[in-house]
Amino acid sequence: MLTIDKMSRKPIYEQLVEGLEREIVTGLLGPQSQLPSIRELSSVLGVNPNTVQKALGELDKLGIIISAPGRGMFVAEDAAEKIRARMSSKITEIHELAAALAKAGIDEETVLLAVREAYRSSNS
Amino acid sequence: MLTIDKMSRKPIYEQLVEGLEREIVTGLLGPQSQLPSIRELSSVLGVNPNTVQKALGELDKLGIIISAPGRGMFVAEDAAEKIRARMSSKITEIHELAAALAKAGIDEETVLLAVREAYRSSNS
DNA sequence: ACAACTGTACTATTACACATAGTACAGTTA
DNA sequence: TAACTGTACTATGTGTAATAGTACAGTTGT
Repeated sequence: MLTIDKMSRKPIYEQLVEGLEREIVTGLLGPQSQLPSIRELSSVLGVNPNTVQKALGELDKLGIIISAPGRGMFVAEDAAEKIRARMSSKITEIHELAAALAKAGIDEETVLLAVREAYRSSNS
Repeated sequence: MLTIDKMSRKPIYEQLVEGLEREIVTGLLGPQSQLPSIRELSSVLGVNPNTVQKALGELDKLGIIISAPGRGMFVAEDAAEKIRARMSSKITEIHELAAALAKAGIDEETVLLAVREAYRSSNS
């Protein structure tokens, strides 16, 4: 499920952060569950361990996962909440994109439709 | 009006492209109107001429502006249309962002509100 | 013809982010 | 003790962005 696109403009470590956030927020990775080790994620995804470490280190700094040196990394109790809080920045992004489209004379309904469609397909 | 943020993650030349697109699509720069020269834009914005050239070269490739070597750069007749067509990629971006928010359990109405708000402020 | 503009096309250099490779060390567990 | 775990380094390669500087050809107005 967690896939990495090495050709993307988005850095691999960032894809990892967002991918893991998604697995957590969708409940695929529940609270307190243990993540695969850095070395295992590295070999499974074909990504350098340092890159994985960077991504997990970021999630750790955010308090989304808890690192227990020697034991492993675990999903924090309130991880999903913290991720949802972080999502507000994405709403800001949407706001800015919509503002640009508005100034460009794009029909408001066209944009609203894109949002509704996104929610429609996520329900199926 | 066209401002450059050198601290942004977005490359300067890209900011230039989007900024000029915006001035054109809002009618601030009408069809056939002449753009400031590369050297003038460079000195006014405090950006290297090569960076300006890269941005204008891109707009030229897109057919949004027409370069007349020795004379200057001019806004193409159908520039606004072409820019609007390019905007469809931004709708895709919104769609992807909204899909991520949907999976994260963010209320659909919250996202729709962000879009409506963007259109509301652009009208005032 | 001349000067002063215009866009264009290079080379070279610097800076930075990303990703990789490899090594080492300390904590945990069976 | 052995095999894991996370962590912390150094070093290297690569690509992109931005800058600096130079040169050349086309256009315009005097």
